[in-house]
Amino acid sequence: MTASARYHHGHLREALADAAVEAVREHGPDGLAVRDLARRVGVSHNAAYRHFADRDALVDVVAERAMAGLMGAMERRLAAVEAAEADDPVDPVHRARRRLSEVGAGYVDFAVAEPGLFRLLFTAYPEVPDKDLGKGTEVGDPFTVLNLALDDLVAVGYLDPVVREGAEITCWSAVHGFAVLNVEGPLRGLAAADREAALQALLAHIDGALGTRPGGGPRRGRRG
Amino acid sequence: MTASARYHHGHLREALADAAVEAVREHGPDGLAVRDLARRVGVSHNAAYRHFADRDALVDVVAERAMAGLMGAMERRLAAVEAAEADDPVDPVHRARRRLSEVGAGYVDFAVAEPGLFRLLFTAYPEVPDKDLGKGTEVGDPFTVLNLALDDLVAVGYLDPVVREGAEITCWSAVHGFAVLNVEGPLRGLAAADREAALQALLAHIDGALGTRPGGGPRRGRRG
DNA sequence: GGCTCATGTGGACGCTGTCAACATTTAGCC
DNA sequence: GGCTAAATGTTGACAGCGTCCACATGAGCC
Repeated sequence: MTASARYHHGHLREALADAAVEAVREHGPDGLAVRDLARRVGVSHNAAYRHFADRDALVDVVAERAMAGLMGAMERRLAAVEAAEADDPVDPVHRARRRLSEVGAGYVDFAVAEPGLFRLLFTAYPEVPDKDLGKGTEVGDPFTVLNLALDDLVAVGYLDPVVREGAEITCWSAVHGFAVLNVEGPLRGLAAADREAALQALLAHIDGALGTRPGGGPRRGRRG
Repeated sequence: MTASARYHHGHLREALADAAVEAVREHGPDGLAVRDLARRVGVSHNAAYRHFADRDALVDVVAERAMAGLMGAMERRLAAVEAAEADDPVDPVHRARRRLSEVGAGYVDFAVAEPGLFRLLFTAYPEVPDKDLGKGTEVGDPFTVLNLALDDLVAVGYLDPVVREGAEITCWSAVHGFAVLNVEGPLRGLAAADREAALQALLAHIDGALGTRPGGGPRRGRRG
């Protein structure tokens, strides 16, 4: 290091990426300004353009980190239940239901903890192709995690295969909508306790929507 | 009109508002540039500042119109079923379930038809206070419409009062999340038919989540 | 007719992203 | 070790943005 303190920076690319993440965390997606990053890192404006094609390239890098953070939050939740279940095992159905809830809760965890990164992520999220997810992303795909949880619910017999159709979109929509409404929508400013209660209610509703009823076969009566 | 073709515009405020709406429709929230509006209307930059305190004030006006559009889309849906039911009446439960679905579908209708306005609306949406909604907004509040539909479901005996708790947030989250994912999220670019199918599945899931089961009393086993 | 106030204009400042030209430092090669 | 080429950082410029200020113009009122 210290090889020529000025001029050649050495780790400019990483430094810029770090600064970009910090800027977005502090001031949201619009807080990412190339010139400002250069200023923070102590380098001239335009230096960034030796490492990133344009602002969008910087956004992509931040989005990648945000995606990793989102995945981390979800996996942390899953790992926690896994650890808890090691002590006293529960029946597979309960376990599968629980895991789906935790996936959703982890998603919201991240959104609330890192609103800036979360918002940026969904202005730069890759389009999800018809079925083949999780192919490119090194870090894993939340959508894939969700699908696995749902498949599990089918496997243990809790979720009717007919109801399974489209359930991934329903679950994602519900949890994502909840996150968005709480982060940048009309539900922002909700007290933490109220938010938690509302989230638990939402997860219970989803659980109820997917659960097989003792009463009758798969109902899917959509309209008249 | 034509009173002094140049200089005094006469309807500058309305003209700017109209141009702002058009700009957002065409290029999204970021497409709203004060200077650009002035140019479009044929007036000098800065003229807008005689009628709007700042850019945000212009955003608020567009948000108001967007809200009206959203409400319109929902009410149009409701009016349509109302008309259809005039010919052959259905039982109250079916009717109430149908109305909830239409509310959600109208919401998505607007989001898909006017992505720019929809996106802007939810960066400037008023915070929803604990319970007393629909007080200020002249045009009505989507949240209130949703709550009425849910109360109706309780009244006709389809929705258990216990499950009713938090249902407004669950429904709003699900539909809003679906809209967001389709408008600016990873589900953008979904074919119209696929989107419609996914939406119907989502509405069916919600209907299933809220519906009373013949099997047992209100289950709300959330965890543990 | 003259005064006042609302409304529109022109110029400026600082911010942004991006391009082009220039400087310097590092690395490769003899 | 020294020369050259590529990588990296700097400076300057341009256009666009929001916003403030001073000024010009027009409309309405007395």
